[in-house]
Amino acid sequence: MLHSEISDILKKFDLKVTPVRITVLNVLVNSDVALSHADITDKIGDETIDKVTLYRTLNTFNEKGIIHKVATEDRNWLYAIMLESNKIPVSEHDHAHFICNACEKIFCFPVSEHTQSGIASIREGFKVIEQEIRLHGICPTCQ
Amino acid sequence: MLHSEISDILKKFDLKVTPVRITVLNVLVNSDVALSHADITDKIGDETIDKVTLYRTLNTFNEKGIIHKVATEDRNWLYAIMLESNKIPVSEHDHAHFICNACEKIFCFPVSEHTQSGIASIREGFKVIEQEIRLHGICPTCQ
DNA sequence: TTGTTATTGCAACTAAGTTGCAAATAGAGT
DNA sequence: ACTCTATTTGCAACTTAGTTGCAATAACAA
Repeated sequence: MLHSEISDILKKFDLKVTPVRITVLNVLVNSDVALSHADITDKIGDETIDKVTLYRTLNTFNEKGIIHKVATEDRNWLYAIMLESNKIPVSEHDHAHFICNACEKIFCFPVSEHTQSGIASIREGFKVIEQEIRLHGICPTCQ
Repeated sequence: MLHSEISDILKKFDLKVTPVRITVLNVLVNSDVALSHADITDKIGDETIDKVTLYRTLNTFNEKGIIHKVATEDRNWLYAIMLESNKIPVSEHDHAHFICNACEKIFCFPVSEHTQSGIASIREGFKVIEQEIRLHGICPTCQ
């Protein structure tokens, strides 16, 4: 993805275009799996962004709906961008996370309305507003 | 639930019957929602169990399959017992967690085979072994 | 009752993430 | 291009959940 396209995403979400944001968003856009704070720090490498700034940047992206946060089994946050096929981020409330038992990568994708309605009726008296489905297993690469 | 019944659960899972385990298991058995380490400490009150011992007790229960751990959105662990109608714990791999947006309590219950199969076929190439469904909404008490 | 092994409690530690604040900078207006 | 102001960044210190190591204690089998 071009530098100017990254900038466009930031502008689209009313965020100032800064080197830190460009760098971080670029890492997220070029990953098909959810990344931790440490993963992102590693991928950035030499450019070294302050850890607090990185946390704040990721939270800003999350609040704006550019990315979303997933809590892992071992209590870390993972961050992943939600892109449509046209590479524009979409905020997505109902989605599934697939966690690979082998490589521990987390993949995410939207869930069909059909599947949702089946789950939503799970219990009387519980009003479901939003949901997340976590699937544990083996991803195509690790099979 | 009787003291002797709590002991029976521990014996059933090859665990020595100790005062700490009786106390902790009793709290978990008498709660219909998942509890945090802090919740359990509060409920125990005067008996004051060391925090490390409580963590270790909960992890032991989890490893034995008496209870299961849920990671919350705010990065805390919650612990909940899985009981069948006859009040004997069952290890349960596929279950749903309902998180109330108002009182923030977490409820858990098993999911039917029917609903599972619908989700499992979500993507080609991903082999699903285990799953968890998280539902966010309003519980009956808070409506 | 004794002995062995698992359990408990304490103190110190680790690691993820947050807060407060001063310095730097994006971008709007001129 | 220059200036101004609000936002963003970086640093140091802090918070909090959970862990490690180790010595004291207790369960339960013989």
